Amino acid sequence: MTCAPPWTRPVAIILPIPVAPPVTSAVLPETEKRSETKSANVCSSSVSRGAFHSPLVDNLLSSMLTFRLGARAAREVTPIRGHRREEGQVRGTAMASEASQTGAAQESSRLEILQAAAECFEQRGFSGTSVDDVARMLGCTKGRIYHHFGSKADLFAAVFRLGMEMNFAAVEPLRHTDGPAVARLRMMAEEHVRQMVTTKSFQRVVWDGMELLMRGALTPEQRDECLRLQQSRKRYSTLFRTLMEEAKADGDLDYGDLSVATQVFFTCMNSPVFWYRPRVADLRNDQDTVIEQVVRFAMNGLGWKGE
Amino acid sequence: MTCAPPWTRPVAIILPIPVAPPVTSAVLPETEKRSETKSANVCSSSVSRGAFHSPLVDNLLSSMLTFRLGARAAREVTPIRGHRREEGQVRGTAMASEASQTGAAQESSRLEILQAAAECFEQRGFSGTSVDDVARMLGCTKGRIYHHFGSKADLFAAVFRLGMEMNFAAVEPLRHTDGPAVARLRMMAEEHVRQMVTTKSFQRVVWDGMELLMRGALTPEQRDECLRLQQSRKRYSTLFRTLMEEAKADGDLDYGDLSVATQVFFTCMNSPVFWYRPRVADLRNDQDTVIEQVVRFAMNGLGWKGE
DNA sequence: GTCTATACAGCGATAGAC
DNA sequence: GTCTATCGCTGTATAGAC
Repeated sequence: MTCAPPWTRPVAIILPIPVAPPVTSAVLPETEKRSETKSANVCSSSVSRGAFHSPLVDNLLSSMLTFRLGARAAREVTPIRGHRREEGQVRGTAMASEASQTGAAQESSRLEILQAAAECFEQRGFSGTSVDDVARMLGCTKGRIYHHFGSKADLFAAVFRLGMEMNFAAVEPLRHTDGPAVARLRMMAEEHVRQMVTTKSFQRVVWDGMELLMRGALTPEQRDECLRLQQSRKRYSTLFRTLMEEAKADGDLDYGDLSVATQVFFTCMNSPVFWYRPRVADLRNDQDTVIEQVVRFAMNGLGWKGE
Repeated sequence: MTCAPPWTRPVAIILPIPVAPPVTSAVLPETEKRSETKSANVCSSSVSRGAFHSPLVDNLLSSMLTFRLGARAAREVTPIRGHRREEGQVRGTAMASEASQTGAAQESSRLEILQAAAECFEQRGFSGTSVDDVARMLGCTKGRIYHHFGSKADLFAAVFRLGMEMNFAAVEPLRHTDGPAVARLRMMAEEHVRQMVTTKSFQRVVWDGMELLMRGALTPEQRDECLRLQQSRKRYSTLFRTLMEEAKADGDLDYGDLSVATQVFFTCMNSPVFWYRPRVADLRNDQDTVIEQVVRFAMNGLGWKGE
């Protein structure tokens, strides 16, 4: 402690991530650009663009259709000043009613935007990402994005919610399987971790969203909606929590305080969103290995003693 | 999946956190302001301002003294344009040499800034925090901050490094204690988690810093310094990693892949920076309980079967 | 050593052309 | 439905007063 170690030397870092200048009229021929700013194995996102466009997502998306109200990025609690619409009113022009018309095409466009947004938010976080960033990743301008989403916060919320819905869809059906509580918990954990790995970008946004939700102060009108989001999260964690209690009562698990255990358990299961980088070769097997190990760690952490 | 669950309903949220307008000439009488934007138990930071100003930190800080080079917040890899100094040159005016002069006073001021910065970065992240935010928390203007730190990135880096140094100082001495590898690992883990809880703001910044480091692309000049930071992190995790291997060889631990295990193990131990909120009453006991539980979870996760 | 004043770029958001 | 152009605020950083 007395002698200064090597890493104590004067040092400087840059933190923001370099990106290309915004698109204006210079058209990008290839759809995928920006790869030059990423180093080889630094996460070109776990899911390749095309592969992700699964029926599951389409189904989910169609049940999700609409987002109202352009939330404002105001930093004040009191009378929200800023350069956004002063009335604080509904936007997004009641998309639900339009859904019957253009339907599929519009949704497909929305989905593509969500996908790109997820990747941007994953890489730079909410405040670090500009709407231009997302547009640039899509090879278009922000006009397109603002046509579909009322604000940047709306866009983020949409990604956030889609991520949550995918989790529910994957995990909830397993809740009432047969067998002891531990076994069900294990299966659900496995499915949850699989989500983290296969839809990593979205799940990372869910994580960030939770954090923002936890510390975000709200204007009265927005409180309701935020509460609803938080409750949905709570409902999700309860799926696991109840099984944890059951399994402990059965003598299959052994942990101390339930709250602490839940927190650590989830952080554990979610951890791949921070460190997982898919290896190109043998993707499937790679993922399975990681999932298996993470689940094992998490279950052991709860005091599970094996089958 | 077919019937839309309640949380599928249209929703809107705001994400950014409201703050008071920047300080200009309106002087704040009390040093601590801004409390009105926080809800009761939402993290008024684990360490109270005064209590944190410990000899340990002072010692660490004096061995740390100097930061060179104003890192730039440029978003381009190629010729860095922007409104910062174009030479990309050294700043911070060789503070090490000045240390003998004003010494203590200057350092105390620096430390106070670091403290406030840690709390701001903890709450809003790097890009979400403005230099004005930090100044406002201190009840001063950004002039003071820019006098001590060349740029926002410099400030962040200083907080980051101080956090890391505290970890090293707490954990490294335990490396060569007597006893089996598992026992030592357990002790180190406990000390690490204690750091997470007692210096939470700083540790949260360390976490964010690691993430930024992982995905940040660099201009050639800055690559070196960044690499150094990363290596210091690596060195830290190696402290644990080697013991993990030893203990596995001893038959005291049982995990699969070392890399995955390390990642999950750390994420686990670090988790309090995300969810821990100190309860005012009986702080000490509260912390100890949390620490004990987290360590237990983490060790169990590695396949530890108890004493 | 800290404050005031100011420059200048970036970004969120809108209007209106196509 | 997407693009262009533009507005106005926010935020980083600097210069110079005190």
